[in-house]
Amino acid sequence: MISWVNFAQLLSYEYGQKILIADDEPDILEIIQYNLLNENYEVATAKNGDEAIEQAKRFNPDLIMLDIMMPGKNGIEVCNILRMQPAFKDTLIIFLTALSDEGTEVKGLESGADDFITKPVSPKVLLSKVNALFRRLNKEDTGSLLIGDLKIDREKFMVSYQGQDIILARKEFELLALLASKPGKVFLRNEILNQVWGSEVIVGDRTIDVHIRKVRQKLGIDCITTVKGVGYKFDL
Amino acid sequence: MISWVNFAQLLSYEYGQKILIADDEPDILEIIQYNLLNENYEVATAKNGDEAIEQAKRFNPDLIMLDIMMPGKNGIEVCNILRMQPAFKDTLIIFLTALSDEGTEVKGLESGADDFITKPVSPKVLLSKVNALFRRLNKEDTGSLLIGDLKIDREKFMVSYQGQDIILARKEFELLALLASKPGKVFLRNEILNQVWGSEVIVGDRTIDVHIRKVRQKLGIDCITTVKGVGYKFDL
DNA sequence: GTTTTGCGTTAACAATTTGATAATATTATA
DNA sequence: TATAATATTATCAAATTGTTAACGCAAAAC
Repeated sequence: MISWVNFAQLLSYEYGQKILIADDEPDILEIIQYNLLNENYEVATAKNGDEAIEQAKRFNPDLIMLDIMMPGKNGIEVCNILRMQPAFKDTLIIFLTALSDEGTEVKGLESGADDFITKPVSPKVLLSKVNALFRRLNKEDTGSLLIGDLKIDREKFMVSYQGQDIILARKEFELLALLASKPGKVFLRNEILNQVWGSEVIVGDRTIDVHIRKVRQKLGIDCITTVKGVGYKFDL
Repeated sequence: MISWVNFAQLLSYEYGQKILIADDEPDILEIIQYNLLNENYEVATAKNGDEAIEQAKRFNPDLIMLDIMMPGKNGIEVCNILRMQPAFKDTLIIFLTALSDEGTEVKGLESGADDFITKPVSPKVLLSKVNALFRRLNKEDTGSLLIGDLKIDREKFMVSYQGQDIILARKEFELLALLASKPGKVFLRNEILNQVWGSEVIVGDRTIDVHIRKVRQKLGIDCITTVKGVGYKFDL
């Protein structure tokens, strides 16, 4: 009988999520590993950047936790290298950072990280973040979104507002789908570029604006807000 | 843009957690409601699936308890419909089930439930589960600061006071977020410069004052105190 | 095989917002 | 009160975004 199993445990058990941790401090490595194993994740570890890259290729994890400061290649470098390879394009990456330094975080986001955890690591925060990321991952790509009168169907690639179908081009659709996936959340321009255009492609800054404009125009409703100097957010 | 959703969220933090119960048996509805009210939860009820969806949208609960077997739409269907909407992506959902039927439970978990309670309902079990779920939820809560009636959401890049949204420019927001991150602590002018402007940028001393002034003005409340010759601190 | 169509991108410029500073007034404190 | 520190205000330069039009390109239609 499966009753009283909590959702996160079932998910991690069912899907056998694999996590790679890279940190040069053995203590941290051990604490994190212990907590993740407890939640039925499969865990591999690495002591430096190069080892992390090797392990990533061999172990093919679903999520990678990278210490930013490591001997040899640092976390951001590792992230950049991995993101260049199609195999790790969709792999979740979390940075561990000692500082709550905003500059580092921005650099991290630019290199395509999905989240940050600041040291000292609280096991509870860690687990909740990991669980949240997996939950999001498992949900986002599938199914359809419904926000008020706006329907976004990721499978049929279609948008409708108050029953009226709206034809969006691919990039426009992905842009809208991304913003609408978390109403209210401000997506940085870099996040948008990474998610919609991919971390390898380099396009000018105006490109985003123009697509935003097209989406706004086609939707005909004011639901995308500009946060100047930061990014865009969706709010009906 | 004033967001209704955020207002509702703020309210829910202020007035305690909101719970929606959906069950077609009035007795059960009443028992559960009674127990939850006793623990200072805010409670709404629904007698069938469609009503549950309506109530969910209107009441915006933090937790929804769904009877699996209801006339019209059953609990699993309701759950699936709600989970499609980003607004309910993180809402806790508990199923009530009379059977300890394994198949049903798996289906429930697949549709994104967070837990199960088997009937007949034991008030003790019910409360402990509800409390546990909220404890977990509150720990997962990331980035959003709440100080009294003031809410600072780093992710949404938004500030609201008593439910009223306040538009801050980037530097203003970062300045406030920094000060509010440690209420009571006095931040030296140098600390502020390093955190908000970065250690490389050089700006005059008056610049800080001007930004402080703008924040004070926009907030409309006296929560930033000047410590002459030292710096500034936040205190509601 | 050619034409057409539509998408994604960029350039160029307009419009807007932001942030920094100077100049001046005000306040706190020795 | 004298003095240094901060508050206020207006102004301007810089940064950011909005808008339009045009171009290359690929897929679809002819």
